[in-house]
Amino acid sequence: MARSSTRPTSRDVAHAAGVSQAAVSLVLGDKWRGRVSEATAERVRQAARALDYRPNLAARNLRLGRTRTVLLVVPALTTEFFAGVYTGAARVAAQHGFGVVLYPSPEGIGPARDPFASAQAALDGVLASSMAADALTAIRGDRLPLVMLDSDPTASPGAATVNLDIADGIRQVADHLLGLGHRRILHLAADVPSWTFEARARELTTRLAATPGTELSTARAPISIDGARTAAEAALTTPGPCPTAIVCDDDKLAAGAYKAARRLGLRVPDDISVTGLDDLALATALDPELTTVHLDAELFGERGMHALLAVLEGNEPTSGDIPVQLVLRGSTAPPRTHQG
Amino acid sequence: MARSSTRPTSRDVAHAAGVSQAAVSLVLGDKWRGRVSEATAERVRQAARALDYRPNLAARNLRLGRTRTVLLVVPALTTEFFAGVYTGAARVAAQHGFGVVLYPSPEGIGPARDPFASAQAALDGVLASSMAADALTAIRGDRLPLVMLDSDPTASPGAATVNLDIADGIRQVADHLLGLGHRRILHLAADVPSWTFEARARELTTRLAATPGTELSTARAPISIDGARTAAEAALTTPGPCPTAIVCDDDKLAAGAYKAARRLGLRVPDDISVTGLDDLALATALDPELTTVHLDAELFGERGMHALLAVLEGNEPTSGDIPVQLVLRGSTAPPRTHQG
DNA sequence: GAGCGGAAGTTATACGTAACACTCGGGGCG
DNA sequence: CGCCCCGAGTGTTACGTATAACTTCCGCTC
Repeated sequence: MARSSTRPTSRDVAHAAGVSQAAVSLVLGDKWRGRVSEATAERVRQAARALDYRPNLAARNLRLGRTRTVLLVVPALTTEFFAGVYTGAARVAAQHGFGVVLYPSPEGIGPARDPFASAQAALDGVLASSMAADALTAIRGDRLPLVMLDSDPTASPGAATVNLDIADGIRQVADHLLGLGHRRILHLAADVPSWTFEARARELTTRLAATPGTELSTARAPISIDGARTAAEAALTTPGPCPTAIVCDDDKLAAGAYKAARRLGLRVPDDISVTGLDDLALATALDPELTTVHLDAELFGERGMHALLAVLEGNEPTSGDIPVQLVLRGSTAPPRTHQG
Repeated sequence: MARSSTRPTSRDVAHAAGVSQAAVSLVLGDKWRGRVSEATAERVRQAARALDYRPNLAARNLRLGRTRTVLLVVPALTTEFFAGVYTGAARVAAQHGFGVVLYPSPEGIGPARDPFASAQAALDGVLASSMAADALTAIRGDRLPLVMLDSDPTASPGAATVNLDIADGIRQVADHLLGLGHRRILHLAADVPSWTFEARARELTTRLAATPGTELSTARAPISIDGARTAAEAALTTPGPCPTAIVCDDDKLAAGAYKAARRLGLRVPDDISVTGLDDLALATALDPELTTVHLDAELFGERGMHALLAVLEGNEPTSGDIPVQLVLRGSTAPPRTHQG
């Protein structure tokens, strides 16, 4: 009789089924075709079920030298966006029998800045979103397979990269506003040192530069509604002609821009157009609803995880940016005729 | 010379330092006072650093029979609220050398409905938020220590429970609205079978019943802005006197209520007051800003993790609900005098 | 000078699993 | 008739760690 105080092991199952532990391992590991008879296999399965046997993961991981667990590193988990990324990544991982451990980046989690101290689990690989450089180097210290999300492809030579085609999203925004007739545009930029935000600024600048007679100004704000409101209010009250449209790096910043406009007595979109980027729930909660760039966060997470799993199997990850789509809602309109 | 192809083990460190593997384990495990000389200990530390040795977590977990990893089960990770819970829980866990694996509830993750299949990691305990009953029973199947978040204390006899005092929040909302003079109130309720939502309805009902002359109606909606808008619009256009205030189970529902009011030509708060619950970023993005009940999600996660760690150490978890606070903003005002 | 206790280690073992190497009997085939 | 192969298993080992049990040496006390 097996000791009931502790969890049953494969040896307990073997004893109950009258076979050796090795046979149990073969049957439960589905490696028994041609090695164990169907009758014996069934006896083993019955015994396992009767004892409610669950393999000891730690022992299996030690034996196999891999853990079927990967780490997902994301910036502090404040928005729905990364919740979506996680959901997509975890779904794909689960389909392949992998688990996902989350590490929201350095700020605010643990005393140890090392992701691997925080994630106690033994890991097979890492999926890392754009993040602080120190966490990145800590990760590279280990030799784990790494796939980067939303990062400068040229900056991580060793690692595969999966990106949203945000540059194209910015192009769509710029073309939309230019098409409506806007020429004086304010870029409300995230005050975060990250490749993805720098890329947005770069793309917007070059796109607007291609159309003569445009003026681009920039205001920087932390990614919070009130921070954005303050920055936008300051930018809109500087001397000189007022911009007719605000391009925001992010939907949260756009919400701040709405509040700034409201305080200044400007109406969206009649007096000023506003665009966002992300398409969070926030975007449709605003009045008027926000014209923004829809990012498919779950698809992003799925693609990232597929790439990582490919790397883990020694294959080449498929590349190619994920398309994004401008969603026209009520926050953009032609500018008022300013001199006619 | 150690093989450079594979990660160094404690034996490699021992060899490099000229000691036994046991000595390495003692030194690195900080159990060497009086067992190893300071000079030898330093030699071991040097060797470990030189080889960039990291202990094999799987082996340690197997040896020790515990993993310093716990599972956090949350409803599908769609809101900032559970991001906050995770952040708080992970912070406390990290401070105690624990890691946290996330399992967002059944919908949408994996083919296996079993949380333990998805979370590949071997676990020491579970912190589980209110969730679908099937996931719950799967968890109880294992004999892991369990702490419940935001759940019926009487329903899980074996497990400790950590709750936000949402009933008090609802009381504060009800008293605020009654104090303003509202008597016809619509409850926009989440259409989700969960203890926490049922408790809200119960509390609101009893609180209003204590004041004569009040009328409470209820509309149910899925937790999404558009779902809430539809439900609220239907409720507000039913024949009979229109409610003067809407109590929403959740800020997202409140955003839907705003949209419904706007479509019907009702102004918030002049024509109708609206309250939420959660205090998400959304609450201050709305115009007017939402009067809502502030929940401290991170504190909630911290308390939950503290309770679980206490259970794991064989101590009694501290109990007591976490206080919540009504935040007055611009979405509530006295009703228009309806018959004067 | 015998004995004892403590410092400074070492040796050996177990944790639970997966898989390699082996055994044993029977049947097909040359 | 001898050989080989195949089905159906079993015995054994190793993964890397933590720790209990043991050894050795030395200084002290009685």
